[in-house]
Amino acid sequence: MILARIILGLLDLAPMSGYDLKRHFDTTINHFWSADRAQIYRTLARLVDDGLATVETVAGAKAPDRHEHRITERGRAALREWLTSELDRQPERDAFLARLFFAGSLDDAELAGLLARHRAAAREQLDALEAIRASTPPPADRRARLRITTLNCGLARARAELDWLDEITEELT
Amino acid sequence: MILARIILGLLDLAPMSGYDLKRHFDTTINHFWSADRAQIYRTLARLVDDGLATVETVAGAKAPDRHEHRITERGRAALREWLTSELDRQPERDAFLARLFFAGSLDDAELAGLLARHRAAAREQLDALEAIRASTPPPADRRARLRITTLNCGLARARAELDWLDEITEELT
DNA sequence: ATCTCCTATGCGACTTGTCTACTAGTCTCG
DNA sequence: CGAGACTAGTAGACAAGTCGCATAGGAGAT
Repeated sequence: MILARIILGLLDLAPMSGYDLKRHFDTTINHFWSADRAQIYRTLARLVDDGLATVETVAGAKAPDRHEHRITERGRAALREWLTSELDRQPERDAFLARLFFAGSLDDAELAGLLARHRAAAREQLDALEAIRASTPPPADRRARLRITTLNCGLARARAELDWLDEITEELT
Repeated sequence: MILARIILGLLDLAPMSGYDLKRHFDTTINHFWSADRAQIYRTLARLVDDGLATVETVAGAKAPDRHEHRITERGRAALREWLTSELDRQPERDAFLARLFFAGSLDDAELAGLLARHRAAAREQLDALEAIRASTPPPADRRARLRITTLNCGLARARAELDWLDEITEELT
């Protein structure tokens, strides 16, 4: 459901093939959503079925043919409707917290290792986001500002995570 | 996969029926994982199939029969193995950030509404967590300390979320 | 000439997660 | 006495997400 909306949002920025979409999911969009290739192609087919997008086969000059997808008026309406619809709270799901919750049977060294490994991953995540932001030009229009805003959210979360980790690593000596 | 481990973790604390597990997923565990009844019962069946847990039908004195599940030695080994295994970074998935990212076509009032509604939800979340922590006795042993630690993580995240929201609400006047 | 990598699309099988509805007993309140 | 809430489990359909495999053209390297 949400994936379909996100794809509509991306198609609203520019016409794209499934491959282009996959690249967005792996880069620009990555800090708040990701998707598998198979899933993207299936969703695209459904969007076309539902009349929210159209396909056009573009013969590739120096590459295989692309199926370029374009958002339709109905697609734009659906996107708008999603943006203004009620927020559905999504359930929290955190595999690391799950481990930590049940880590009572680990000894001190094992627990410290668990925390250290998670900290390294969190640090990496933060660095990656900072790198992206550093290479992003200052926002020109509103869309660009919103894009940076979502990045900043990722940054804020990553920093909070690191702070919390430092705090509890001390606490659980 | 992770759900199975979490259920093992819960069974390691005490023998339980599917119903008991469901209550945990809706309360104690809720801030980092949730699960549907059907999913819980299916997973329990698989755990028994795999020899990681056993079932025993307990005739209900003043209620329907319960199927009490008990973790086995192999189950405990599997749980331990999970706790010490490599962390697999789980993909970020945030429907709110997705909306925000594509909210360029909304007008100022609509955008403000979107932010305000999310802020209210985040506030509610924070209040709920604080209520739980307030009603939790100070930790006696290590297990209890870890449980509170995961709660604190939820709290830290919720606070970071609110701070970020306040910041950007000003910014995106 | 072959090998490997990159672009590009798709299928099929599978797992996970959600939703609805049904059965069935107990307890409480009005 | 009946309505509704709580306990307890089951069945079936379906949506979402993952993994592996196949195909196919072009580019560059060995």
